[in-house]
Amino acid sequence: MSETFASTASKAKGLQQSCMHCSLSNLCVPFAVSHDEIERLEDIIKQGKVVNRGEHIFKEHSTFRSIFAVRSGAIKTYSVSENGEEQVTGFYLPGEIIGLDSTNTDAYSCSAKALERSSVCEIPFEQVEDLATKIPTLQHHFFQLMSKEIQQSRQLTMLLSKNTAEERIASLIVSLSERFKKRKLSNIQFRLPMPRNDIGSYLGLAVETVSRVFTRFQKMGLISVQGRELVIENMPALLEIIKGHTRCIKDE
Amino acid sequence: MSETFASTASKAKGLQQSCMHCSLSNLCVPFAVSHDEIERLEDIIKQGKVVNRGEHIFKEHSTFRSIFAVRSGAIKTYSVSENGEEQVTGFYLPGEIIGLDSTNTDAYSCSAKALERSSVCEIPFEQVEDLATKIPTLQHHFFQLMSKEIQQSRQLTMLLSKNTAEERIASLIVSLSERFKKRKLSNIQFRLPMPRNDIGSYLGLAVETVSRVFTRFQKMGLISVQGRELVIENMPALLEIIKGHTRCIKDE
DNA sequence: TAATGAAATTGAGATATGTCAATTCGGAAG
DNA sequence: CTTCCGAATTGACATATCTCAATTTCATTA
Repeated sequence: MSETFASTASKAKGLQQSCMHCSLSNLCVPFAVSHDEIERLEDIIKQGKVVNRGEHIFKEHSTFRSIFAVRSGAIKTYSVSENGEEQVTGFYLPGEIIGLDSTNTDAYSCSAKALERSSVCEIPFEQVEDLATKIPTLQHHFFQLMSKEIQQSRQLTMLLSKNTAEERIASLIVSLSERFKKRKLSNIQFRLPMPRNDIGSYLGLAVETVSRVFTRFQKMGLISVQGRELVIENMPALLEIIKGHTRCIKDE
Repeated sequence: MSETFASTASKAKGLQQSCMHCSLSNLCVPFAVSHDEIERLEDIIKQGKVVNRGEHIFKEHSTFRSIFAVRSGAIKTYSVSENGEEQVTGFYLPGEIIGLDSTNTDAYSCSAKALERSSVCEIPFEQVEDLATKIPTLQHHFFQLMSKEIQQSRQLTMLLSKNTAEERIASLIVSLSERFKKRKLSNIQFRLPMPRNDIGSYLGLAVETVSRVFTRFQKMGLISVQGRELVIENMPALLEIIKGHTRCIKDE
């Protein structure tokens, strides 16, 4: 029951799974790190922890120790404002890393919750810093990851500050599509990992608006949606909608 | 003419100015770095370059090499979308660092332009990376800087996605106030370094809306504005407006 | 299979903000 | 000091999106 396909597969090499054999390693611990170095990384990474839908990986204000790499499933991050409103700040798919925004504090600056049954690798950040001074490519990699995160957040900001509901939603759909593609999944047919609610919160729209845009897109023949199943029927037209605008949400 | 007060002051110790004696060093190269280490930093930093109002520090898409610390004045960063619209992504005051979002690419992901006569210190990023592997506190510092940048960008995103024009503008005013205070300047009376135009672009509002909110705030007795001169007349009320909302834009 | 509650959709009406247009203000240059 | 041009303000109107409310659909549990 607590066995994922991933942890099952790893049984052959002991309880620890290998980043080296993880299909996502090129996304989360990429290229320029040598085998030898990956082994040292593996020493500090706690791999393949499973979280069920709705469970937290970490909570806002709790003590910050680790960042997490998503191995399977989907995670959302969010903050809660004083009035109790939840605000979604990001969606994370396999190969992506959560918690980089908290490394400058003693506490997590947002909460992370599983949108579906997921598995994550825990990476204690202090040990990353130690290791990074010894492995320059690792240091470089983390600078890159963080820089990318800044850029993506900037792009989201730009998307929210100038674009219409249609543009925002088209942008999210295309972003998801590209990210699925990168993971060797279909980029024209996939399941939305998050409820409309969260889409609205993330894009700064009311749920009703999200819903209306989805049906409008469907009537226009751009997509087909039934619940969370989505098929992109006319990618060029979708791209046309976001053309000239802040293109991508998280397109790495 | 190309002499700033700062570069004049530094003449005593040669052409190079000293980070050690810079009043901003605790902001841009802080605390935990020892004197010895600061000296090594100074070797790679080109200090006190002057840029006049309207001049660029770097342009979007040009080759990325350095990040920059603002020493005096004020800088804005912006991107230009396909349709030629300029979108402001940030305002930077003395002690703050520009370009961290570009360290994952070969090109700057935005442009940086001086809002007024400013002076900046150029920090070649490759050399920072080299040095950071040798000075763990420096590495740590840069991780912190970048993480903070992510967080601030997130907060801006949240501000734009849920808050009204009044809340956004109150937030910006308070943010500027706090940042001036940190630099030992008055936090209740200061000059806005940017035109209304840029405020609107940054906050995702039409110029007209910015203008209207300013006059509304003035009528409510929250502030006095004449052109760019601003006096905060009722700080508690301003704070009340942004209470319960994503508080701060860049409050380090 | 039925029952229950949450999520999603759809409609109607309200509103904050954008757009367009007309002044007014303010600082730079002569 | 006057002229001039861009910046800022103000007004009137248009509209995208929100809010509130009513169903409908879907998924989970009994």
